[in-house]
Amino acid sequence: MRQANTNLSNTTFHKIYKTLYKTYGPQHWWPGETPFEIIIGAILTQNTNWRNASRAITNIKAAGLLDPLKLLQQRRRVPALIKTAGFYRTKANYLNAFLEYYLTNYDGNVEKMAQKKTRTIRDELLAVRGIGPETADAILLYALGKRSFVVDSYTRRIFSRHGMVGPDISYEDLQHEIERNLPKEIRIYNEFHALIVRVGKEYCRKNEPLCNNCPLGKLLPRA
DNA sequence: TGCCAGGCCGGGT
DNA sequence: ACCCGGCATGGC
Repeated sequence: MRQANTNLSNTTFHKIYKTLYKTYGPQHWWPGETPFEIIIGAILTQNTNWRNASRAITNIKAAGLLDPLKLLQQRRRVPALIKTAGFYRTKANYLNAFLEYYLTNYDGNVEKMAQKKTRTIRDELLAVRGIGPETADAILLYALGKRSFVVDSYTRRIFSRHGMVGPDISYEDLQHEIERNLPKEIRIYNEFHALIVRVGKEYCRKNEPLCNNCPLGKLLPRA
């Protein structure tokens, strides 16, 4: 038995989750209709406003290319289609890299991919050019239904401003710290990350000096 | 107008 | 093992 309260739904992390859930309610993430659409969105939204990424997906759909094989075959059209997502040449290459991996190893079949162990898939994804830890975890959690917590810039900012972790904590360390203090339920992992983004957009932007009205209470200036 | 957005890569130290 | 510049569009 490890420390008391570790998994007993009684930690600060879990209290924050409950506060956010009571404030905002369910967020219905990921905003995408199919696993493939979610994966594409996860790549397109890297360091980019979701709105801009979403437009790129709309363009891909309108072109009839929301399909792994079609998208790879028509890859020369992709940069123009995803221009609104920013970094569009880079992201077009990232999409190609994922598609080759996805088609080669799983025939573009998400069920087949989801059969493997979470850790195995995560390592494979991290080896794909353009997929880092956050994107890998977002794919695992929201497209494959695997229990892997998604850490993003808001997550680090919010928890460090609350003095719960250091501002320079590594991705994996923060992920473990959160997972260790949260009920091990996909539903909660799914909702918590979405809620963090929700509150972060409103109260915890990069140079936000103070967050007096944040539902989590007053935050310190600049973590 | 400048800063920010649901990161990641590659080269340098 | 870090550190940092580059990547790019659209909103406020």
